[in-house]
Amino acid sequence: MSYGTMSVDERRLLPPAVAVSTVAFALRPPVGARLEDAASEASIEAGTDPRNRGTAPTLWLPLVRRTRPPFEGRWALPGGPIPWDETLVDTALRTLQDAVMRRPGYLEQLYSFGAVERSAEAQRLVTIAYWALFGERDLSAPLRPDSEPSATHDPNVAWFSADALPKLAFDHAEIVAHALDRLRSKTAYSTVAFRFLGDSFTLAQLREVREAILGETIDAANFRRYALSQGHLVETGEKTSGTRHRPAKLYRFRERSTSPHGEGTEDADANNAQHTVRNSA
Amino acid sequence: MSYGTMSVDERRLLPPAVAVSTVAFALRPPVGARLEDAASEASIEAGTDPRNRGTAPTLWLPLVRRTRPPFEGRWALPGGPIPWDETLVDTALRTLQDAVMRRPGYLEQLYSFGAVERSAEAQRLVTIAYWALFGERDLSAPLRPDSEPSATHDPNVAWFSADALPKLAFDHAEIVAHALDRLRSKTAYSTVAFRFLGDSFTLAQLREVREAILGETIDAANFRRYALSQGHLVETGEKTSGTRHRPAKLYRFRERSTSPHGEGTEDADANNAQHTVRNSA
DNA sequence: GCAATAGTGTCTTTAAGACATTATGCC
DNA sequence: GGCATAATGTCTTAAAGACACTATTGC
Repeated sequence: MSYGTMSVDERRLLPPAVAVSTVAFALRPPVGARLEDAASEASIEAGTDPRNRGTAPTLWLPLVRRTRPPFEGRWALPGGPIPWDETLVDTALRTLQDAVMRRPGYLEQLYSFGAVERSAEAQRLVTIAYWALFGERDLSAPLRPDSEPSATHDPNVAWFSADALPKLAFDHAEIVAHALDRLRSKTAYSTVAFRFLGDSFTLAQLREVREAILGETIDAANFRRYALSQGHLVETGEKTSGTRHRPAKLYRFRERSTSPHGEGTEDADANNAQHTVRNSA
Repeated sequence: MSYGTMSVDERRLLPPAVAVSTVAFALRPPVGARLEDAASEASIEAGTDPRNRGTAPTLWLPLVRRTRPPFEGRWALPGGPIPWDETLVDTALRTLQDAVMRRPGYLEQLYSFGAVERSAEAQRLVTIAYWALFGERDLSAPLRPDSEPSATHDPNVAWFSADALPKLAFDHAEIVAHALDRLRSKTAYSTVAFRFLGDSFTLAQLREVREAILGETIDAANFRRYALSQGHLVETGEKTSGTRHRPAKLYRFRERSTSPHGEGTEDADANNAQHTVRNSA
């Protein structure tokens, strides 16, 4: 029996198909991106928004509108089927990049979802979910810069605040919730927070990232003591200026090579195949 | 083109198939199970072994010998393809149960593996790995008790010490390493260790479980203080006897309903779809 | 000087490691 | 009584929260 000529009922009985979906976080949408507000269903455009300078209070993520059944018209996570010759990670990267024209700075597998009722109409779908992170430097320039930068948006790709998501296709709402949990728990023991920021940053910015992710305020003095003790920060020697208060030192992130003395605290799941994604450009 | 009449080359170009594999740990092999030693390739039988009383110093896990290509003859993790109408968890449980005739007390998704070179010969295979845990009470009686309990072993199923595994099929060695990591890191913040033990146990037994998993000794006094402070232990009122030293109090495990006062420390990934598996019998 | 944030110092609480001391059942 | 382990207590150190205080810029 041929794949193409099957009826819907026959499709249901096939072995499950596999696809990859990715929850990609950023502290702000990229300049020029299409924004959507789930409540009003109105779309605006990023760029002149004052939130783009400084740290946004919420996390943003890109979604893709489905153009065919099942769940036609609904918003869904970027993703797609796995070609026979492509790594899971590569499929995640490629589909995400096709949607938002940018490469994330970080990518990590999240969880696999495969409940039988995922898609009642069609062939059963097992989804391997990834989560990704766009840092400040990843958001700057689109990979394929349009000659008219603000005009030709794909109307089926938009950025949403994680606080106000629309009704999602499949069980993608569950996947997003899972990704948020993972992001929150990872900030406790890993260095993901750094990846949201640019090459240099102040301690206040780093603290604000943590506050945005955790959703609670942190004592600035204690945070400073903790952050500096971790050994990941190097002073650049420069300071901020133009503020109407005391200027702050700028720091750079450095992967700690070996701990000064003693065992050193390993990443709680260092073997979980995390990926730092770098542009080849 | 029909599924059944494809050549090997044609199979390679198909969308990946999905399967489930499970790493199942126990502190000792079940009585009557077939044991294998990877080094000597000799198989013995569990039962009279003194290790079966008291806590074993290493972890054990069941493997299944493959009876067809690819990797024919190699040992592999219990598992199999996912039927269209079965949950991922259920597939993991069913295939594990078919292999070892017992239900694990705990099951949790581990990670999904899908490198392109996983199986060079046949259709590409994406494996969703689970890890499971057999507690003392799960090891006692086989689900389908043979009339001749020690005779009819499936020769293609055996238990191995995690320290001395044979060469495994596919990338299953990597999966086992992953599962060991997860088990170790989970004992730090969750209550998995309890699940290796029976209904009641002494603090020394609980400590020995942690020592076996972590591979290092723990100060008995400090461990006692910590364990009791977690609020998961209830005295049964009974004591051990027959030892030639001071008898120890017996404790029972209790899921902490709410913390006595304050927020309470959540499980670091409470939403990771863990499963407590109980027999319906 | 004032506003506002950067950065420092100190006190307290809590958790954990090291280790000495007492308790108890069995021989 | 002596052995072996259970159970308790004490001292020390490290980390983290609370919070007062000082420093430095722009206005």
